[in-house]
Amino acid sequence: MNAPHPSRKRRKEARPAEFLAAALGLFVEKGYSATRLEEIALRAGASKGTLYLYFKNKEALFQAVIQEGVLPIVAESEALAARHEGSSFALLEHLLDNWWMRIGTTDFAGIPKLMIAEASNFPEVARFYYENVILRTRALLARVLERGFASGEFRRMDAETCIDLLIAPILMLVIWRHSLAVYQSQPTDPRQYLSMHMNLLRQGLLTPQV
Amino acid sequence: MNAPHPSRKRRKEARPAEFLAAALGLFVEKGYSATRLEEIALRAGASKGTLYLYFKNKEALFQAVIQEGVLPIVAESEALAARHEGSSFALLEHLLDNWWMRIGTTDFAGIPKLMIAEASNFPEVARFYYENVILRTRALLARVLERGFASGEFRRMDAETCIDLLIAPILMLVIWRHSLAVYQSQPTDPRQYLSMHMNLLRQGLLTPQV
Amino acid sequence: MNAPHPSRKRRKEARPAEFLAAALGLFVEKGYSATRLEEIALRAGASKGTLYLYFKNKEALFQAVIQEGVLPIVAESEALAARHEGSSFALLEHLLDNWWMRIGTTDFAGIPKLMIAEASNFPEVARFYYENVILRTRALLARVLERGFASGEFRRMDAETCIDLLIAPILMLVIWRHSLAVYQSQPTDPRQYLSMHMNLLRQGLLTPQV
Amino acid sequence: MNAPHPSRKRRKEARPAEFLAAALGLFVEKGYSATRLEEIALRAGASKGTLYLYFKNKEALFQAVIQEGVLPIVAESEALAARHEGSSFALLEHLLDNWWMRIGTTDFAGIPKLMIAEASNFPEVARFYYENVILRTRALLARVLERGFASGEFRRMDAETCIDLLIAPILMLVIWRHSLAVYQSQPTDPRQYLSMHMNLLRQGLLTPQV
DNA sequence: AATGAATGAGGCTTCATTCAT
DNA sequence: AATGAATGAAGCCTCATTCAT
Repeated sequence: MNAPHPSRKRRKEARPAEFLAAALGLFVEKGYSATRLEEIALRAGASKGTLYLYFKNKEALFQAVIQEGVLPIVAESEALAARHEGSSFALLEHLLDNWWMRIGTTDFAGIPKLMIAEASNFPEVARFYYENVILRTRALLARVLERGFASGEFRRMDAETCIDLLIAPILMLVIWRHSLAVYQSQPTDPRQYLSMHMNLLRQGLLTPQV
Repeated sequence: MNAPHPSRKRRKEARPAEFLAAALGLFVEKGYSATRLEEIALRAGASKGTLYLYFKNKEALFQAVIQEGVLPIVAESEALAARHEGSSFALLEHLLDNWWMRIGTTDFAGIPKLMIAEASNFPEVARFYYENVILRTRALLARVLERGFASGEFRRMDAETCIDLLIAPILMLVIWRHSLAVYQSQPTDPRQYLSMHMNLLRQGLLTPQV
Repeated sequence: MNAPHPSRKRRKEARPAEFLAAALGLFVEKGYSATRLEEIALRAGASKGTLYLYFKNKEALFQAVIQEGVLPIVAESEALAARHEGSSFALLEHLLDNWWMRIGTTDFAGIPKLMIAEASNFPEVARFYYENVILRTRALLARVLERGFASGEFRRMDAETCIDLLIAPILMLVIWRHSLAVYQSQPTDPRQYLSMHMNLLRQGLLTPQV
Repeated sequence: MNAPHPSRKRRKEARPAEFLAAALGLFVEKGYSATRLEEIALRAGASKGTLYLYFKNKEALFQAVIQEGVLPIVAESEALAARHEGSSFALLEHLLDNWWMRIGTTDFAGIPKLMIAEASNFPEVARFYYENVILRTRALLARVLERGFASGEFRRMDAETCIDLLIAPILMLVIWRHSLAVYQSQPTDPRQYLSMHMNLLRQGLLTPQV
């Protein structure tokens, strides 16, 4: 717990990130309103006052939590898709694998729950999230689907709805894991869950090969 | 605005429900912490103090919101399943249709979002919800799946995970509609969404008829 | 507890007295501020609203509690003193006996504690009490002492201070019994206490007979 | 009014005592319930919120007022008695003198009234007071009386009742001074009062020297 | 840069008082 | 006359924010 803190220099530069990590964890766990700034500071190993050296106020901290937490998400997937060779469905699987490793198992996986809970209290942030994460992700997936439709790999269907149904179980997984999962006696195995999700999709998406 | 008061007696009986409806709406919209009791009272057409004639405090109100909001949900589905005749898949479709009509389009559809957001702040209520809604719903669905497995209508697969994936898109729909949906320029059509969900499931679930 | 209430007529006339008795008991026990009107009404077997038919507000009720509770006190002692024949000391003993029987063992014995606790919050009532109870009682005792001084029964001393010291242990007894007495393992016997008080006084007051 | 702030550090150390003094004064004057925390803070030269940095809530403040106010009282008398040489009655007089100087003329003299008024609302605190002040004081006085009985200085009588009557006028004095004394046109002289109290006691207590 | 003591606005809650029945 | 549902002022307490050190 009380590791002898690293060199002061590194500490200083790492401060904002420490606050953001602490805030993300607590916002996700208890919600924005119910999280006290003092608790965040404590978890970040600093004092309440210090927080104000880096963030104007609680709302700005929230905004930073979302914006910083969201930065790593989409760009990587886009890059991955750009250099992909192979079937469209394999790309979908690849994207999901990568997302699970890079996001799904980290604290960032709490962001969807947080954003859903607070959207109506922070419309600006919600719009930012919608445009920079949701829309871009959907655009990416739309391109993959179009490619599959064009090549005949996928049977034609409504792309937007298809994207909805591709994403929903994935989001639901991380939301669940940050809320009611604790009450489950036999916790869901995310690997198996995601794998069956892709299998079902495959059945529904791929053009039957007679 | 100021509807002419009904008789005091009749008002008194209706009061708890009025508060519950107002509280449900606001809790779902803004979260528990961010909702002020005065706002709830105002929306219920009463004053702050009146609320305390019916509910011990804010937490008790929250608990009642969940418990009352949850009562109508499961029992009806169970009854519907009990008197169903026909294929297992048709039963799944029937259950979903019914749920959408009776819950999905009402304010109660906000409860999943609310419960997810507040689970860690109200563990008692969360456990109640888990046991009385989630577990019972899953048990119901498990029976339907087992029936399908047994009759050969469904190909065998892991029932629990299958239930996860049956439910996830449905929950995600109502969560979405109570959070980021406002930022969508072209709102999802829930009918089409649910219909495609069932189609995908059908592909994945039904035993192929050669 | 729930005795079948007496005839409606008697009840109606007795109502104010019932409220006064209930209020006296609760004010003495918990203090004026900490006593809720609803509690008083409950103990009086009526409802909150009814109280306002008889008393303008809480303060008026308090005032009435004191004024009514005080009425029976002094006049009787004055009458008793007026018709007394015998030694002055015997009169003091007689007054004390009578007071103990008529006041000391009743709920009215709580009034000194109540008045002491609330004097600064109700200066008007305190002044009334001071003038109508304290001053009149002291005047009565002063006359008795003067008679004893004049006859040579008592050795001369400062009458006012003597009255203070005559009264103090008596007041302290009733105050004690309404506050910390519950914590005593072996409760004081008031008879013995008052008797020793008079004995000590006798030693100090009576002119030594050589 | 606005004294120039002493250094923050020094202020912090003095704060609890400042709040305790302010609270003692107001609790004694108006009673616990009728005293508003803001008033206490104001009198202590701080704001409402600051109070909560030092005391958990109003009840904890009350408890501290009593416990801190009581600390200086008994130990000193016990020490004084331990090193006394001379007659037992002289010790009683010495104890009273000392108590009057050290307690009777300070704000702590309001504690008996406060404790009497609030005993039933704070049974824990009342028990603490009973055991740590009343019982210890009585034990001390019991030892003095026993010594006097043994040496033949005092005529034998019931010690417990004798202690009651030794204490009662002293308590009554401080209670009176914190309640109805303001209405007296000619205020009691406490010196004369206490002196006559001891004189009466002497008459009653000392074995007559033939 | 960092701290944490101090503040006070604002929310929850109580309860004296009112008033329709 | 009696009730008790309803009100809202006022008090306790929390916590985001400030600021002297």
